[in-house]
Amino acid sequence: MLGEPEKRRAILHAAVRVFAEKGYHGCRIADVARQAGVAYGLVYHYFRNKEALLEKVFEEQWAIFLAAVRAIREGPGSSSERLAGVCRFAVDVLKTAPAAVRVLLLEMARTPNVVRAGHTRQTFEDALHLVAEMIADGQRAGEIRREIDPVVGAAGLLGALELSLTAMVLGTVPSGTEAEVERAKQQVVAFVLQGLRADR
Amino acid sequence: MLGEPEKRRAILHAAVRVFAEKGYHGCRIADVARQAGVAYGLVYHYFRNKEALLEKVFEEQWAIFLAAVRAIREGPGSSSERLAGVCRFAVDVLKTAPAAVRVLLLEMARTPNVVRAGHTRQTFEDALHLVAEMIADGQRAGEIRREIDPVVGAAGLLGALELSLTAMVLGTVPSGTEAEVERAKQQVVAFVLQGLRADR
Amino acid sequence: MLGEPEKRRAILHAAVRVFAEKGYHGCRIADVARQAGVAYGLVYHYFRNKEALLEKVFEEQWAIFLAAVRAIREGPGSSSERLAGVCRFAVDVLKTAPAAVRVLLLEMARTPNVVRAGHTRQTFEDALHLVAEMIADGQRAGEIRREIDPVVGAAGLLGALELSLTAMVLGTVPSGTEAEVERAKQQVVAFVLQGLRADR
Amino acid sequence: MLGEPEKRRAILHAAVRVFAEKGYHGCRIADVARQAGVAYGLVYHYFRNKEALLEKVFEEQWAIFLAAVRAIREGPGSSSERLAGVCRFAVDVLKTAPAAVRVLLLEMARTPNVVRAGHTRQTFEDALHLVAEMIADGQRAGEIRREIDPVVGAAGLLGALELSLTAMVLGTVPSGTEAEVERAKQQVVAFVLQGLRADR
DNA sequence: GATGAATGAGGCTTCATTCAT
DNA sequence: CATGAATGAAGCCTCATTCAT
Repeated sequence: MLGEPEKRRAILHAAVRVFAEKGYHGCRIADVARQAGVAYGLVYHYFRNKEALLEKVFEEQWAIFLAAVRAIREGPGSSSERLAGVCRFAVDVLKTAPAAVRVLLLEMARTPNVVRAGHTRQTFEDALHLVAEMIADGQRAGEIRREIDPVVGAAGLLGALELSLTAMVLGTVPSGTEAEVERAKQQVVAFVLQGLRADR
Repeated sequence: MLGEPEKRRAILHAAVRVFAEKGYHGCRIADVARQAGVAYGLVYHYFRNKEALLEKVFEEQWAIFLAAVRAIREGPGSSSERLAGVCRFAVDVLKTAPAAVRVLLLEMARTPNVVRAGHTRQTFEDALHLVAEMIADGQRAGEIRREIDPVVGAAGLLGALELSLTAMVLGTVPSGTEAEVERAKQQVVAFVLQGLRADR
Repeated sequence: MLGEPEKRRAILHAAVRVFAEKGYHGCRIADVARQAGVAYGLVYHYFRNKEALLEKVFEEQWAIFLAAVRAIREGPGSSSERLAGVCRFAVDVLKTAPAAVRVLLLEMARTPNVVRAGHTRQTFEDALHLVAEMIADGQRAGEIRREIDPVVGAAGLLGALELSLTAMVLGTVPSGTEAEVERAKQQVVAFVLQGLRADR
Repeated sequence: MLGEPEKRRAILHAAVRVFAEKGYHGCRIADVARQAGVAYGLVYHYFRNKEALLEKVFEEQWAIFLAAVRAIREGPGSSSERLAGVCRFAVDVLKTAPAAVRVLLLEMARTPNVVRAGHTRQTFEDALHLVAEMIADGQRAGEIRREIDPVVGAAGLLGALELSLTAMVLGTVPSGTEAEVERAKQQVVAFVLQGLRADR
């Protein structure tokens, strides 16, 4: 990645913004090129086609997310604190780079089947298993209930996170102020860690 | 809907299958018509355009899902049993009518702002608020923790459900046999109701 | 072919003219559509793509030529008279339908490799073997020298014919007047036949 | 041409191979450059554009062919022996440098009027007239039948030669072994000469 | 001389939509 | 109601050519 052409990077940045804005199918390569400030043809100099560009965008954004999750996993705190950290981080990213999150959330499931079977799907499963590992860590430490299958737990955590973020993106759950964001984080963490039921 | 032309119905059925298979953007009106066994001019006889067809598909599928959820809400059992019932029902539908679930999951609220501010989004929010009501019911009954915002809780529940179903569709979580499906249901219910944390 | 849509035919006719005028690579589908007086998209309603259209043009033109050659073969006269008839016919066609001949001569060899290996090549070999059969007929009748391999003889005949026609198309060999055409026919026949004829 | 840059030569060599392989329109400048092992900007350093490159390729290949034909014309033997020599030489070249022959055969004079009224066509007519001269020589010497128009005769000879070579390239006429090649030569010569020869 | 990034017009192809029958 | 031929705008992609280094 060192010495990566600056314009290639500009195209990827632009693609994130444009995909987020209009969706994969709603935008044209011309939009990406214009947004990036480069000539139309240059997009095809760096990427095989529109699909490959989307693929690359996914790859990079997920890589960033996964790297952060891995860092949290290696970091300090109990297992449940670390899992909470993942949720908090995700919400923070939503406020920092909403476009990136939108692409990840909105376009992930919408790419053609072929792609889904390819790299993107692999990346998705990587994320799932990484979180599953964190859950298994917690089970070994006795912090996480042993009856939960780590993979189902990971799907539950990420799914709850995703739809909560979507609700925030759509405005159904308020997230305008600092305080609202903080409250949303706590809610999600509470849901994931403790569930809905009151009694126990 | 009484006396609804048989071919109109055939087109809607076909649309569910085709959208599920290839996605909204990945299929052509011709695909729907072929699958339905009608001429494709006929699609335009019954539906204003492609978008309207998708809307109608959503509307019908959601109506079915919402009706079931409402029935569960009105039915017997404690609040947490009823919320569990929603989860169980969703997993059952996945096995009965996977195509319908795929369409709902993949094409749902996940379309960029501009395009679909319309009916679909409204329908999505209906579902969210219906579940939120169930949670509020539980809070009033003292069964559900009061700190949880019902809307965030609903988003968490549906999100966890959705990604778990997706994992089942993709095969990451096994759901081939009757027993596997039953186990998956229990896992999801446990996650949603009790969360991940062991100690309390 | 009965009940063949009139516009499909118009497109094929137009394609012959346009390919002849500008060559396969030099013309656009838009040119064909305009020449045919139909909408752009209709070309794609009837033909898979540009290549398939060319393929079809070849097929039809060759079919006409081959049918005529077969008729000549079945008709009266000695073998050498029939072979002469093929040459005369070809020159006549050049004057009647120069566009068709131009396409056959100029584009035959210029299509992408893939096609060449396909139907077009088959058609070419059909023509070669049909003429070879006529030569073999003549050998059995003692009219054509037995040392000549029929296939090489056919290649020689058709090649001589083709380049002579090309020379006429290009104007290097005059073919403006009735008399010039007649003289050219005699020349070609003389060249071809006296090379094949056994007696001397 | 002395001191001609080595890379310029590499580009020309590569162009012959690539044009032969995929045809003029079927290849990109990048293909030529890659085949030549140079950067593709360099092609534009040495040649004005793609068309000019093709022209140059023709010019060189024809120059070689024409030089050989001229040498044969100046050489020993009767007129018919010399014409036979031209045929034999052409077949030999096919085996030695099939790519060059393919380019000459496939891309030669066969381009629509407008595009290439230029050098290439002139070169083609040069060849035609050169062979026509050899025929006229033979007529003056009484070896070749006087009724044949030398230009038509030349077109016949070259056409017969071309299509026979094409048939060999395609494998319709066998030319794998030394003996098959020799037999093919004899056949072509017999076809061509006995059509031209006065005596019988 | 040599490189390859950058440009952008051109053209094929798709497909939602309309319309005559 | 039903059909499918007809339309044409939209957009992806290619690739010859230029240009800064």
